[in-house]
Amino acid sequence: MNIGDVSRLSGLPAKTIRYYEDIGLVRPLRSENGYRAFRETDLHKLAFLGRARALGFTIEDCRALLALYEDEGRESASVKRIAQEHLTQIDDKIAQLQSMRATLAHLVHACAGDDRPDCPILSDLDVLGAKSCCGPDDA
Amino acid sequence: MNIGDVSRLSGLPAKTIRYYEDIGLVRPLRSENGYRAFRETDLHKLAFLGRARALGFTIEDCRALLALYEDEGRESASVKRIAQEHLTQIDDKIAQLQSMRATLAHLVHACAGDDRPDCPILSDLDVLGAKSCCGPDDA
DNA sequence: TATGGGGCTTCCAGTTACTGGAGGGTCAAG
DNA sequence: CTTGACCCTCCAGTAACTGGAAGCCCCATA
Repeated sequence: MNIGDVSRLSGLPAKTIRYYEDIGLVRPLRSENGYRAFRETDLHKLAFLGRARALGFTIEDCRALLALYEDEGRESASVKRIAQEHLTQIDDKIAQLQSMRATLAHLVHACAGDDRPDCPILSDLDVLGAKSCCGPDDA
Repeated sequence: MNIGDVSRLSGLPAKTIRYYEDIGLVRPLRSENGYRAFRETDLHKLAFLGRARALGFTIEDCRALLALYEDEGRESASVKRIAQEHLTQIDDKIAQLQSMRATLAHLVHACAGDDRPDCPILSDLDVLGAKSCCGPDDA
C-alpha cells in the first residue's frame, strides 16, 4: 500500500503519517521507486494511533501504548495506569476550563454590549485598576 | 521599575515579559544602562495581560482587548464580542474533553488492571482489529 | 580594590503535534 | 508525449512561552 491508501483507510493525513515515521512510530518498507510501502500491520498501527490521539493521548503516551499493544506478555495494569493518568489530566483540564467559563460567562452577562465604553469585562481584566471594588476604600 | 519588580508585581515571569515586549504588547522605556524601565501603565498592562491569559484568551485576543482597554471611545459591544466568541470556544473544548472523558472512563473501568495481557483499552484502540465487537459477525 | 552574588542583557534552541509549500521524481492513461 | 495524480524530501511556521549560554551592571563587603 502507498501512503495515499493508508491515509484513506486510517483517516490520517499523509503528512501526519510521514511525521509518525519521522518520530519512529511506524517503520514502513520502501519500494524500489522510493515510495513508502505499508503492510497491514502498519495500517493497524496507524489506525491505533489515530484512535489514541482522538482520545487525547500524547504522542509519548501513544508510543508507550503501541509498545504494550505489540507486547504479548504485557500486563493490563500498565495500560490502565497510562489511561488513568490521562483521565486525571483530562479532569484537571475540564475543571480549569469550567472555572474560566464561569468567570467569563458572568462577565459576558454583565456587559451591556452596546456603543458605550463602560465594560465590566475590561474592568475585571484591569486587576490593578481596582476602582470601586469591594473594600472600604470604595467609600 | 526594573523587570524584576514588574515581574513580582504582575506575577508574570521576566521571560514572559520580555516576550511580550518582543511581540509588541508592551513598550517599556530603557535606562541608560540598557535595562528596561517600566512605568505604572506598563505594569497595569502586564497585569491585564496576565489576567486575560489566565482566562484563556489568546495573545491575539489580548492584543485586541488591550487596544480596547486603551481606547476611551470604545464600544463595549466590541469587547463583549471577543469574550463571547472565546466563551463559545471554551464550551466547545469542554464538550470535546467530556466526550473523551466519557469513553476513557468507561474503558478504564472495564480494564482489570492486573498482570494479564487482555485489555479492553487496547482492544478499543485497535480499531481495525475488531474481533468480537457488537455485530452479528461476532457469532 | 578586588570579589562575589544578584540582576539585567541578548540570542539561540527546544517544546507539541503537526501543517503548508516549494521543487522535483514516478506512473498510468489518452 | 503530455497531463494529472501520486509520491518524495526539505524548510519554515504555528502558539506561547521556557531554558540556557555568554556576558554586562551594580552594590556590598573584606
